[in-house]
Amino acid sequence: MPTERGQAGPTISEVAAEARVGRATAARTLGGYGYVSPELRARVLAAAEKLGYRANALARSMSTGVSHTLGVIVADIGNPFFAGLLRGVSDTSRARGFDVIVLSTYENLREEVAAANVLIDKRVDGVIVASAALQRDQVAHLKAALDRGIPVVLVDRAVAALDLDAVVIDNRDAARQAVEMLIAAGHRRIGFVWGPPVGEPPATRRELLAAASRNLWTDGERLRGYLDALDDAHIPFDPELVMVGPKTEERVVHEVGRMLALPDRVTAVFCTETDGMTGSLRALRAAGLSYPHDVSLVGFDDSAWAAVMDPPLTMIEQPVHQLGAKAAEVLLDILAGAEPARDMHTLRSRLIRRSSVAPPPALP
Amino acid sequence: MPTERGQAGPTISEVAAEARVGRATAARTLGGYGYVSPELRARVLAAAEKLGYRANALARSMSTGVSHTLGVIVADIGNPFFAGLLRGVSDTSRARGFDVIVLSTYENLREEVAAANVLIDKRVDGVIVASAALQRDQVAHLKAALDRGIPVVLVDRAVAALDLDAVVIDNRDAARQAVEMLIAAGHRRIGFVWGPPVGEPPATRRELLAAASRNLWTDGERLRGYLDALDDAHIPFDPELVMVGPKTEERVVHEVGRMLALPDRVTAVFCTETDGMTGSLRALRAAGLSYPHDVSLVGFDDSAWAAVMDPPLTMIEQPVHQLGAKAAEVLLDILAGAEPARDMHTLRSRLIRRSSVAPPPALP
DNA sequence: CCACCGCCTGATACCGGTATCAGAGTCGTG
DNA sequence: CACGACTCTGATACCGGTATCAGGCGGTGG
Repeated sequence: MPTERGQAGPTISEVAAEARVGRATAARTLGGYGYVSPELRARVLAAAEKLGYRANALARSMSTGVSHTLGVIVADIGNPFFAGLLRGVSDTSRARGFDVIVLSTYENLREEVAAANVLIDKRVDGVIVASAALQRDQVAHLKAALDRGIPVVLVDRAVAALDLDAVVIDNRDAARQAVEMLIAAGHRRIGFVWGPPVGEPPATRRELLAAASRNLWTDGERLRGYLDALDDAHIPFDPELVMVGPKTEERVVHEVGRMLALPDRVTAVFCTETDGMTGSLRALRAAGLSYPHDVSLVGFDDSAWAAVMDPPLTMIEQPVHQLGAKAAEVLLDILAGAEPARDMHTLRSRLIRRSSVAPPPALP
Repeated sequence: MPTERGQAGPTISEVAAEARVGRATAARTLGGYGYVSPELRARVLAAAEKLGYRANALARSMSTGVSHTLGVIVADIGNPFFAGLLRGVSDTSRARGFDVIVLSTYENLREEVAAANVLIDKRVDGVIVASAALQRDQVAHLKAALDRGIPVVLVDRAVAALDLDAVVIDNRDAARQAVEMLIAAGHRRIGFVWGPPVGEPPATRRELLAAASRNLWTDGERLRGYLDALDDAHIPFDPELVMVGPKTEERVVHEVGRMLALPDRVTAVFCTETDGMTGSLRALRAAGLSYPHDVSLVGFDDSAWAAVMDPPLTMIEQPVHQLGAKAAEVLLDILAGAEPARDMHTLRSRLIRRSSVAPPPALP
């Protein structure tokens, strides 16, 4: 007769009873440890099969202290960048027998703290986080995990205040290359979309950098790369050419529109996110301008769309899947006993040259 | 002095000891149940604060039997459609105090079964699944969850063999509307990208439908919608105009190229996925043709890119976030005690008319 | 023939919570 | 003054696994 509990599946005790053996013997066979004679083993296996036994992972974690689960904290699952990264994490985790819990923070530090607590409470074995934290006083939630013996690996974004393994790309260098290409084509008025989300446009370069380092790490790095390229070419920095304010596509349309309406208007735009690119494209259309003839364009995060645009867009491709896979690998290795290297693992991005960059038009 | 265990955070017993009260009293205060005098409560709270106590969610789940966790099974987290859907699920779950575990199957039924087992083992309270299962003999893994008292809600894809709540859009109707629009513009040679992934192109309409119903539910529905529109307009079905084979962008380029090279070539293409659209665009360019002049285009799954293409693309927008949010809502309501309605919850999709549809060119 | 040894099994403590319940302590009342 | 009622606390069983360990049983050697 089948189990009489109806709900919630049979337990090891019920399997043991069905097989007429002790609980410990059933546990040994089903758990795959200790010794059990072939005869009893067969009886237990048959009973388990018959009752449809599945081990309770919660109970197992309780007594072993490991959950075979990784926690991942990202800004937004809905963003294709993080979606791809997550796929990398989950592919390699699954392959090594680990499940994944994903939490989104929407770039909100308060949410990130809550997420870290959820993962601590659920006793995940390790955490991968694309953190919005930068300053020393913003990392208590990650320290809390570390203190409890939960290893943490950073991904996409380094956190200077924390000496941890981080898997990233060289954002600064990628941005510099892109802007250098624009400069090489003859551009001197190059817009930067998007900068830090501050209220007032920073008047000086120093103020801008300060604002940037109060915000997202990747954004700050990309801004530095933009500045590097300008400096190398002795092009003076113009605060009017960097977008500030909320990071929405609407805002981009407005800001790029403004840069396009300047007396000494922008002849190229560098976008650090895909929304920046679509917004710029809309602003261009609204101004009745076309690329690459009137304005050249380069952006971050390649996609199938960028390649089918007419003309196709020059883009920086990030190794999204690899970023996630490597982060998982580093974390899993630590869990397997490796000493944390506390290194910066820098993956290669790639500038894909297509047809959205041309020399600037002869302006009146 | 702080806890001496170093690892793994303090337990309720340690907090109780620190506060010099019984374990049960500490548990009552921290768990927020039963009665505790204000004085002891304050002592316990202070001790917990001091030691940095966090409840072990695993232990709690063990004894209460609920985990406050939902499991979600989707085809691919990397796909923007599912990423958006997941965001919907996770937003409403979090708001109601539930965490989410996500598993990807890559349309592989074997992976789907493994995913269901993981969720059962982890004792999730409920499951949301975009299932690749269709036939009666493919749903054992979902039945297993149901048998254990874990409610299941289907999303994006209905499963006829299972009488469950399902949150979907009317794929058939959406496809019909799109194709009707093409027909209204004068088209009679309309390509369908993509059809079922079979080896041999089905020679007859019956064979095609049979192949479709052996595969993904959404694909079958969209194909039926295409056929509906053709029938209504008395346009004969031509098997040469439906793509079969593996669902990759490469394959689309090849197949659409073929349809474009036909003596009586295609003058419009209807795409059921975003990869179908980007692939078609590449095929068009390769053939030296442009839209909407030479070929009209309509596709599924709107995105920011579709709006900034030149000309902008006419697209069917799915309420991705809402799909996920509604599925979570239905599931959470069942968990809160509501009787499962076992209904089909059909959400509205929207045909966004932009500029990729025009009358067919006068062909020689 | 008994002692000893190794093989195998089942009893049991434990993980960290929840939930029940007995009983200590306080107070009011007959 | 004693007793019942009520308030509050802590002991304890339990959830479903893991892991340790005592002891039963059969075989071998003295």
